[in-house]
Amino acid sequence: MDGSQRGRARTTGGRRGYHHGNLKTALVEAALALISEKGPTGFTFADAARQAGVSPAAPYRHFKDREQLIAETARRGYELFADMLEEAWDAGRPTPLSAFEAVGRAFLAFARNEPAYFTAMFEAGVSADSDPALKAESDRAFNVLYSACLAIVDRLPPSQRPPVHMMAYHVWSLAYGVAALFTHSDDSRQRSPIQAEELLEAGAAIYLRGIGFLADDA
Amino acid sequence: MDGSQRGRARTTGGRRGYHHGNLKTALVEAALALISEKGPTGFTFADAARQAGVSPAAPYRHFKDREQLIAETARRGYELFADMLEEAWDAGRPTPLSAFEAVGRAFLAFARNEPAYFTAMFEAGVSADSDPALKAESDRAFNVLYSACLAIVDRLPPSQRPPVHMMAYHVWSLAYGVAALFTHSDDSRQRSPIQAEELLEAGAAIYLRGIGFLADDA
DNA sequence: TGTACATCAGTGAACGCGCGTTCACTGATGTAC
DNA sequence: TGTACATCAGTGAACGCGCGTTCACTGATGTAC
Repeated sequence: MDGSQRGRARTTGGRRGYHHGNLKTALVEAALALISEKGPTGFTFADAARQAGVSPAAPYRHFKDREQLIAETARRGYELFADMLEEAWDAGRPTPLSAFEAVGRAFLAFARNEPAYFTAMFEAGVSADSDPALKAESDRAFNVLYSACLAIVDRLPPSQRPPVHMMAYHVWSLAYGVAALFTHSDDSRQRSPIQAEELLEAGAAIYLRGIGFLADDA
Repeated sequence: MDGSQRGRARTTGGRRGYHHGNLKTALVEAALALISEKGPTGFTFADAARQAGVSPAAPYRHFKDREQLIAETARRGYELFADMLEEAWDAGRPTPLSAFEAVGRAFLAFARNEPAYFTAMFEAGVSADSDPALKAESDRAFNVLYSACLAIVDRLPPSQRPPVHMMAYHVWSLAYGVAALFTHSDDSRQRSPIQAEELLEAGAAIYLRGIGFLADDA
């Protein structure tokens, strides 16, 4: 409206003038928005720059290429994921079993509420090994599951304890499988929004009964 | 070598002359090869044409776009997948339990031996609902798991039978989770080639004990 | 058995477009004194 | 408190490239008679 105001706004759109100030984060957010919109395949480096309101050359100050932008997005996703799992686990309070179940719900909540992060982490073809920082966050998330399994196993008589690593892999696989298959809203097998949670909780209960943790009456 | 032989070979590379004769299949095979080589993102429609030894306009005779080529690839993948699961299930012979376990091994064998199909089916962003033929094959694969679960459940006393659909979803999720997480050879958590199979078999055993199918001594 | 003709399944040239990337540049920021 | 200067983080123009897609075409195939 005001003719004296130049095309490059000073404070609109998160810009603070010539320098963006927070471009790295803005590019990650752009990547998330574009993943939501068109899937992990459906955006380009130039797209992300455009969405962040910046020239196509600007991203090169922060990322070598598109791959690295997605890796950073995945890294932040794992960071948030690990935080949410840790919060749900809450050091096993009030009881290992209830905390264990809370972790399962948090796993699905993340997949449901942050589908773009979930996609970047698991479905965008980034290998966790490609970046140590990414691997570290991925490991931190996995370790929450490991701790939860350890606390459960510790309640069992020593003679019937399954290997904790194996159990953690089982739980991770089941939770991931349920999340990937029943949490994406465009899947016809998903009926109601609650189904995935019920499915995982029932599966976990059966599994725990299988290792002798839960009583046989249910 | 022979000067009279034109650049367009008559019988080399599967070509039979001016007409390819089997271009649709050749394009699917090209897609699989390119998926193996560069991942589901890393190839283009033109790439597939080139790999099939055909002009860039030729694929349009068979597919509307790249998306449709991938969908057809996924469809053939599910077709093969369903065949393999059915063969492994073998109508529940010799026993439901052994056939059930064979289905699990077949699931992982497919993921391991046909990673390109697996990727096209589960990790290329194709929704099963997009194409009825694709959905049909996907359902056929799922129904093998369903049948296997039904046969197991039938051996239980009526009072302790879990819902078969739920059980089938559990098995599908666990098998898919193990396959996706521990079957791709570029994953650091995968130690030996046998690990995924052991992991799934142990998980299935614990699950079956959880529903009361297997004895508690193990 | 031959022939004419319709249809099918390719060619290859052409186009516009947007992407990735580079480059010399410049405005903004931080800091030594 | 000011000033000079180095560094940082952007710009925007430019480029070559390959992709998707269209088009009139043509060689091969199938079939009616």
